[in-house]
Amino acid sequence: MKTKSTIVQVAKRIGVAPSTVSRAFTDPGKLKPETVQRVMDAAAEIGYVPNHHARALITGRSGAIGLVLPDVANPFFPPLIRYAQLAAEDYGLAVFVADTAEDTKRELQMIERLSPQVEGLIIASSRLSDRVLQTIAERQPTVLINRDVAGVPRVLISTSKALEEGLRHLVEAGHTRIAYVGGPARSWSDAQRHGCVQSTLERFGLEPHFFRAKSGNYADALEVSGEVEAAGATAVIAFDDVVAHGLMSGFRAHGLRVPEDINVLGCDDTLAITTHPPLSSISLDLASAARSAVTILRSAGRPGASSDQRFELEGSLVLRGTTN
Amino acid sequence: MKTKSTIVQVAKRIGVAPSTVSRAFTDPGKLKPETVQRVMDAAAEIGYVPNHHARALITGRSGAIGLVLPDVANPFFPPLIRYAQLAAEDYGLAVFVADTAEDTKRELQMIERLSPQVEGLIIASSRLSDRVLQTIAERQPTVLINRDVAGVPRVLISTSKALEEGLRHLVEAGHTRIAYVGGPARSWSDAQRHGCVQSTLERFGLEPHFFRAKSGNYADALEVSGEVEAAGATAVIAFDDVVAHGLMSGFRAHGLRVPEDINVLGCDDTLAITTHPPLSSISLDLASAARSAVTILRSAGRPGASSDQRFELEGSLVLRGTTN
DNA sequence: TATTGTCGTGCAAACGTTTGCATGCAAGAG
DNA sequence: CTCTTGCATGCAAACGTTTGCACGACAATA
Repeated sequence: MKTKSTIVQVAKRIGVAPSTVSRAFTDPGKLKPETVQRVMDAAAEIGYVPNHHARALITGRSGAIGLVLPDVANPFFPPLIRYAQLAAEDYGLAVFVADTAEDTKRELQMIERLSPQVEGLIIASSRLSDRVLQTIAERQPTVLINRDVAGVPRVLISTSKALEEGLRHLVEAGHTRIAYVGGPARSWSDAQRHGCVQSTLERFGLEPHFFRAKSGNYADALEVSGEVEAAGATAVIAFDDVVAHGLMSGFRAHGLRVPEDINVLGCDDTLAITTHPPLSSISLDLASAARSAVTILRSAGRPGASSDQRFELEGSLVLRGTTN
Repeated sequence: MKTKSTIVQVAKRIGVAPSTVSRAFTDPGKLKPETVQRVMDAAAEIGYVPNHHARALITGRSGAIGLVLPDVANPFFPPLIRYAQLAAEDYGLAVFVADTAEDTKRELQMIERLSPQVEGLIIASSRLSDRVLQTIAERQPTVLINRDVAGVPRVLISTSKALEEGLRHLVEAGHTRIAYVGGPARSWSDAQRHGCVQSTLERFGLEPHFFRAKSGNYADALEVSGEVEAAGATAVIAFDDVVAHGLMSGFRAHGLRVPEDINVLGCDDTLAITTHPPLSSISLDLASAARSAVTILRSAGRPGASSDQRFELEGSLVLRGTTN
């Protein structure tokens, strides 16, 4: 592990000022092409690589962003991590990932810890209050994912249109007792989906039946399946695919067949074809969402950036084997 | 977004030298308790928070580690991320996550990009060659997870004992045609499991049947299930739970019942009870693994650190509904 | 030929810390 | 009463960059 080489060593080597070496890396257009080449060669020879921290210290830009999310293990998030990282790469940014374990206290703590060492924060599915989020956003560039807070840039992955379409499909197929099984109480997505089911069903003159899988995990959904069944629902919309999966297992355990006895529509399309039968769901363009978030983050803090950007994109209905 | 406050502003405020403020934060024992208190109060008042980069510049420690892994979306890794982050937190370290998308080129690239800005690297399930990994480890503190390269610190999550136990169980239940369906070709875990199945079965005087799900994902496993069936296997060991899941779906599609017609044993226990029937698998202590990795990383680079640490921990067999 | 402009490069002052050394002071030892 | 010791703090030099300003050379214009 030999000692790191610096910009002045490179400079000495070819008899040039340190500032010239610096410029060769940060703004080559200012230099004679030949000089740039000489610098690059020398740098390569002695294995010079710019010191991130020195650079960050003087420019005030850390070259990193933070991605905070409630639960890495929830299949919704890993793709988000991947795409966010991919997008960040294009801007030369690295990504800190912080798992808050669905804990508000911890979320705040992680944000405060990350805050000073990143250029911006992407906060996905935050459980924090609007006020707190606004305060955070005032302090540094922030973009929210799936959380709609006025005045702070956000990208929302809406499922309203697709959900409406799915509901219409169910109603047309003759279903009249339709249930919605919600997820985490503080989740924006859950509120949105809940509201959509309610208003759409009312429009059809149907009364919605609401249930909730407290933590939105498989076990909770499994448990609540009995109630759904007891309510006599013939179709159920699940907060997300993992809830849908749990419900299906519960139904099967009780001898109900999907889709013959009860239809199931998931959301987020994280499980795709891995259930039996393959789960009908609502597919999300996470790649776009992540890319937008990073882009917005980049432009935030810049002069003339609107602080009230709201980027909404729609999921699309994918009918597979759990609906008829 | 008011301007950040610095150490000298805090110092001025209470008429003390900047170095004193610095010490209050880094080495309070050196100061009179009363002074420390005054510094802390003043810091809190003007909202001072130490600048990470300035600190990193002079100490040479960046306060971050990198975690590189082949695929965030593989359910094996999210828990690893969470636990690694938890362990890192205890040392005041933040975690960069890098997804290599199972691509060797990209893995190397990510490592080189991350390398200058972290204190150490945790590389999980690397697809790089031994030689390359050794070179990397020479340049900076590195610990490998599930990769056994001499001379570089590593934590191995072995499944040999549990696998042997599982095989014995199957054999005692009367199975004679037992198959192993492997995963990614360059994976250490796969090689280890393959070898274990081979030697154990030979010991029992049985001939193993080998197959492979190329990328180790659900779709590949689904596809290979036909071959396994055609070979007349009555029990199959899968590289991991997602392969097991794919196989089960394939079997079911062909009218085979699990476990009546064919037994299935997964590995890594990432799917737990979410399959039907609940998957027998081998459970891993990822929390310990992550914690060890971080701890080893911390001690590496320190004087007197052995460069050949090899930390091995065993998985444990969990019999559920897919074996009899 | 004198004047202005452009281009390529160097100089030196930051950026916000940490840390070895020096200093002053009070208390204990002789 | 002097001398030593140790503690609490201050001073100033780093750490490795970036960047505004200045400078000289040369070309273009007048």
